[in-house]
Amino acid sequence: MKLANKNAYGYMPNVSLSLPLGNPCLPSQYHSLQSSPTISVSVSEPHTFDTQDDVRPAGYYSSSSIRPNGAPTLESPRIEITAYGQFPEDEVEESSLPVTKRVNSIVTLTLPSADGYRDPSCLSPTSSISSRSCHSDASSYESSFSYNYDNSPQNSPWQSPSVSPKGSTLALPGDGCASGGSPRNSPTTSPRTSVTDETWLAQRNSRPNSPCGAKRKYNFNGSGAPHKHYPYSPNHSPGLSPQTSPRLSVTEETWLPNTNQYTNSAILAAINALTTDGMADLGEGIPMKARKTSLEHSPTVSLKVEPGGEELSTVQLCEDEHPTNRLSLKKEGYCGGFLDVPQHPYSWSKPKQYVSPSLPALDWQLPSSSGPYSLQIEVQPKSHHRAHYETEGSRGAVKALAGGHPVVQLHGYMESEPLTLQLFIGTADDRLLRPHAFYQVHRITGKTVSTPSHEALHNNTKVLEIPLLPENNMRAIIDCAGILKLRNSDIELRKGETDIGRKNTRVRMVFRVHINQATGRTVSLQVASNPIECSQRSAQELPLVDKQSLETCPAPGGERMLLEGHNFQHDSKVVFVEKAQDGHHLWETEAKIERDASKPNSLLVEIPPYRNQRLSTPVRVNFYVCNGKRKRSQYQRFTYVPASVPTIKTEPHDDYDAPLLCAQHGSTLSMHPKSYFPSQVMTPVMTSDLRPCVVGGTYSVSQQRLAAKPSSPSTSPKLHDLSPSPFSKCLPAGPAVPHQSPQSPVPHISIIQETPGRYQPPSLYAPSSSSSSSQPSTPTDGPFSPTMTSSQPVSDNTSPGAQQHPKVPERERSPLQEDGSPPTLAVSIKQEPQELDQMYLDDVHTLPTSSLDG
DNA sequence: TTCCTGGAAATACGT
DNA sequence: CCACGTATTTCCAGG
Repeated sequence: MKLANKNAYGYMPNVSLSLPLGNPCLPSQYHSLQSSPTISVSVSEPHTFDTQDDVRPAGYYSSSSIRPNGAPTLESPRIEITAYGQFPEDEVEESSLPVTKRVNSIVTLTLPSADGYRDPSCLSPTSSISSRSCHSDASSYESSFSYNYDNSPQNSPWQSPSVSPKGSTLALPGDGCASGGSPRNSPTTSPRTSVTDETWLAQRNSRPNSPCGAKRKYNFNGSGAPHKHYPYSPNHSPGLSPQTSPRLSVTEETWLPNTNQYTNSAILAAINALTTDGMADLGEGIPMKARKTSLEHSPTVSLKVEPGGEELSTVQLCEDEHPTNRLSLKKEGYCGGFLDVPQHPYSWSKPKQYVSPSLPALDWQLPSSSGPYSLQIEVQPKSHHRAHYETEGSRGAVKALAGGHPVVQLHGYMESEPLTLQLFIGTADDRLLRPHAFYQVHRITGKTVSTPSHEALHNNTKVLEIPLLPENNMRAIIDCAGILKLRNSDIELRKGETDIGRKNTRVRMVFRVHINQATGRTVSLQVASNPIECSQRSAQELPLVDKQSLETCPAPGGERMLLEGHNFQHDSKVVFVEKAQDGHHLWETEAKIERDASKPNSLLVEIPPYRNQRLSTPVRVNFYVCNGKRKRSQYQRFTYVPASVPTIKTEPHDDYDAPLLCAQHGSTLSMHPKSYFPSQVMTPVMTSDLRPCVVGGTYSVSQQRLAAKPSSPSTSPKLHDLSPSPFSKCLPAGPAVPHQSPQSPVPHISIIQETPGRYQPPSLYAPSSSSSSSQPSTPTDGPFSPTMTSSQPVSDNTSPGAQQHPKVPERERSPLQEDGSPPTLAVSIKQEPQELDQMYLDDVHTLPTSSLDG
């Protein structure tokens, strides 16, 4: 099937397609589309996107020239894909929207080399909405979903969705989706058994014991990934064969094909590719393997590009062709593997409602607030949630710390139309926020679930869509989201996947909302939760700090800090460390713990004196709780300030800086240690604070920009606002002030991510590249737009260009900065060093760069 | 009966 | 190649 389909789609290469888009509801369309996709692609000049006002919309993403991806807008000849029939709105919005959206209406790509595109193989894989190909039905669904999202402009579709959200939406889609991915989906109880097994089995062993024999090395650095992928992998051509993993194979791929993923990512990738890699990649990117795989898959999965997906497909195609693209793409698309499961084909119809337009790729960083809007996590999820495997039954929905469930609310939205809140599982490492390759959101249904939801796939990433209703104050209780763990071996085998699953057990719930504005622009906001530890073992053994009563202290120390968290033991140690930008340890000391006052959930520690009592500027350090050799909490931030000087927290703009930077810059950065956990509260503050502080710092760029951009033209203001205010606050107040709650979200994100960047040295990234590529692209952890950000560090660090592409660092930055004057602020977002880093480092050591080790 | 869990045995993986 | 320690996955059993 698939193959055939592909062939059919093969045209893709040609690029010219005319799509009947138009409908938000893709479902039906899809089919139709597939059969007769019509996408017209024209080669046009750059302006295409721009032309529209929408372009500006890109707002978040970009400043004018830069794209969301970070990739600069293409100037050179582009290939534009215009979907006809789509919603005008969409287009507009899209234009405004990041690339992805555009995709819907129009996609312009620069062609590095025509060839690249052309590769059918490439195309198919990615685009392939293969699902169809495979399962015409099921796949169609998924694909449709994806398409819907991607393609259809959110706006129109969604809103309507609101109406139906509950009922219909869930019903079909949900099941399908969920099931698809997970066993459930499959009719058969056990997911695997179903399609996957067969496929894989045939292909592989169901479980490859260890997929690659050689395994990977954990280090994200790239350690493992590379090997795995082998030839093809190099490129990561994610897109190619998401299928890589046997299991995933059909279903996934099919899904994968989701145009969506591709679209966004693809586009980005394409852009990137174009800009940077271009041809070369293509050649390589497409690597033999990839193709082969793709082929393989294709057969099964089929890459086809669906009509509906076409845009996407096109994009995808590009990606495929371009190695670089792939990289970026891979995550999304490829990931798909998990994605899963095609659901019932037919159910789609329902899904339609939800249709989401093409939105910014999931690995794009978006701000949490823009203009009047602010997306906030009112109630954070618990720091631990044991994810379930496909072989297991659901382990329930993620819960809140105090019982109940996480709550997300959109503030500042006065319209009467309901919106759709998107939820996906993102990474929680230092790098930019991106969909987590080893975890997928899992839709929970049942009598205990009060919130309707619907599953959709975006670039291989399951996205749970939840209605945000005005009658509920645009507030949603997230009691319908569980977390599915994918086997490391399956994911690591993916062609494009560079990340390793081992010890990569921390995730974040990422929420997004897309608000259509009268102007036609769509404002996309994103907020990430505090990190959630998903492994049984880690949850039982690793200490975890949820809150800390102090974030700063004068150099002499002596003050007491109460840590609240989990798995604290009587012999737990609290170690303060200071690392140089390069990760080398500059200082390390164990703090005194008041055992009598310590409990399993709390530790009372005495802040140790800083090594240098003559501080002229605040110095950021980290501390962690240690239960033993490999049982350490994530790094928590702490800032030592000059005796009389109030500390200002800022994020380390770049991760790099950390203390040093701070000092250097003068700004201090205090980090907010808690950031992670406390996230909500803290973050906001932090961020704001940070930014101000940061301003001078490098960081600023990323976030700020992001913020600014992201907010996008229209919204951007807010962002800016934020930044500014922060400053003021920061400076004056000193500590963080939580104010700007709305904004805070962003901060959150940033905060969380903080570590990553810096900790991971570039080298690291590189290794991780694949992942990174995928991730990396994400340039920004941050909330913001793709723009970038932080990425600098990241990008730089990261290795491979692939990822970087998306980032589009330079331009963006500049633009960003430009955009928001404030941007200069640099709010950088730090990524936290999440434990992962540490863990890896520790474990791995190997990583040369391990920043930590230093 | 299905869904949730908590536990823990099997496996894998790395050294 | 084996032993060991740790991490990941699969199973089991109870509510």
